Amino acid sequence: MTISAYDEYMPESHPAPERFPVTVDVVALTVRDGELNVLLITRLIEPFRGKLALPGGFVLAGEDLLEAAVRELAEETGVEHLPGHLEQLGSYGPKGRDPRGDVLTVAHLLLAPDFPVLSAGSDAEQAAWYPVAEVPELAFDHARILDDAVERAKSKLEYSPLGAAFCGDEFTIAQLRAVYEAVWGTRLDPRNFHRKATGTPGFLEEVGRMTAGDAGRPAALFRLAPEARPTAGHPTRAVLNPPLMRPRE
Amino acid sequence: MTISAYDEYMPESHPAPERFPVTVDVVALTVRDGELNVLLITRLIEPFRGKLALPGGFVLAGEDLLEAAVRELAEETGVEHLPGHLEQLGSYGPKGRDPRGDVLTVAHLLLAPDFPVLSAGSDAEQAAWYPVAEVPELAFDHARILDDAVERAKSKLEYSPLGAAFCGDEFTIAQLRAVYEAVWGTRLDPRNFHRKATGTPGFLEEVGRMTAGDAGRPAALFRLAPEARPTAGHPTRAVLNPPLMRPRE
DNA sequence: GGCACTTATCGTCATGTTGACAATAATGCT
DNA sequence: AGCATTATTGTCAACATGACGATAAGTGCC
Repeated sequence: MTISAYDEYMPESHPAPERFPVTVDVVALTVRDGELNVLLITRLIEPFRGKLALPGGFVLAGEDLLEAAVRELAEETGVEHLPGHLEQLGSYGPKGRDPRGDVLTVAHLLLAPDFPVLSAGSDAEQAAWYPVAEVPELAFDHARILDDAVERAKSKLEYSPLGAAFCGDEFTIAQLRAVYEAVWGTRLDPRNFHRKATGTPGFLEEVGRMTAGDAGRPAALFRLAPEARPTAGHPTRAVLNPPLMRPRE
Repeated sequence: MTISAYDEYMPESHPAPERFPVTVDVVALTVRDGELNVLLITRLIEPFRGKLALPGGFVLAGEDLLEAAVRELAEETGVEHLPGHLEQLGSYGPKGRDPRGDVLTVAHLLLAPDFPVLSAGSDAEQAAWYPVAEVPELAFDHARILDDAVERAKSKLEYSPLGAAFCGDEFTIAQLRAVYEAVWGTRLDPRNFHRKATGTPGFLEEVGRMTAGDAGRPAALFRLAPEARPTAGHPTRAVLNPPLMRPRE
């Protein structure tokens, strides 16, 4: 690692700045069986050995935050190319959130279709999906981070086309609606949802094909409209207008 | 400073984690003369000496992020108790944003009524308000952070009662409208805005008194409704429902 | 005081959006 | 064929929004 060139620049009167270990944590959310799930690992080392925690780890020299988040998630799930949408959630700390000392963590949010995680019987940390509604106590301040992440996910569905990040490339309106219902924890009228989803400009695009084999009438397949798709450079900043507001009691 | 107890906990196989200098930057926004303004300082030291930059500085040991942001802002403006609403914006880096090496910065957003900054002729860094529309080149990646902050402010006005953070405790509908117009950069119909602002449940509360002395008919004074006011513990998470959407061309 | 000017506030109307729910369409199952 | 199941289209009333007319209540000027 570099011993940094700070002191060459800093006037004598300025002490060298404090340095902190920086971690990235990822709240990976998906929808399974109509329920919102979160990816958690079982800690194999102290502190909080045996407790569940968000996947994550230290940022390495020369890494950016998103890079580090992707790397950690890949390492701990054994998944090469992460599906879904990853964005920064917010930073926590550094004071008093780790018994070992001050650690700053930058939490991230992944909205993804259900994907299988490596269930290696190895000594690696075991990652698995857990229904958000039944998550037991978590290590560190991860319960708070999870709360914030779920709240963010809820509001993302209102104002952005990112509900589709939970689905694959092509999906039916009913599948998309199931996402909204799971994340918001409410029931939505299929007819009104259909009207809204298909009627919002810049949101969906009909593929032209239909599903087959299920019970009931086949459904038309949709994908994200081009304007709503993430581009190579930046993640999608596309906005749903008008928004698809969740019912408030 | 503490030399941290990491190594006592980490198994031999794990190297000590990388440590990074962490700064907080603050994008302080206000409305002056109907224009959105941002607080900038003129750098007195390298790198970027003489350039404008966001106020900010290193996080100290034992500090939390918001604390550090408040401290830095107070130091650089000479203002004791900051008015307005402060929240975290997001983190940037650590790679390649500071010529001295990797520095992680956690940007913050302050929405505040216009307040005077210390215009000391001292050798301290000179802080002053600048219209956002005319901000010249900024140091580091601060232009990007400012962009993100303005975008965040715009959307905050849509979905939260935080437009009022730009006003004092009591304000008229016209003053509030001026905030929306300045932040969004649009003109709003006074009659429709009045209807919307006063008609949105949980947003405003009539004080009972009127303004006097201005030109034109006196206006009723309003303040934030109790549900929309920040409480001691947490900052306001209150939401405007229905939202007050900005016009999309 | 009377008048012009200014800003605040209330109303009206056509249009668009939403929630509730009826009706119809297109499958699989028996 | 008839039934169960899911998808999709419609209808209708309540509500929200944009455009804009009309009125209210001050200040400043003569």
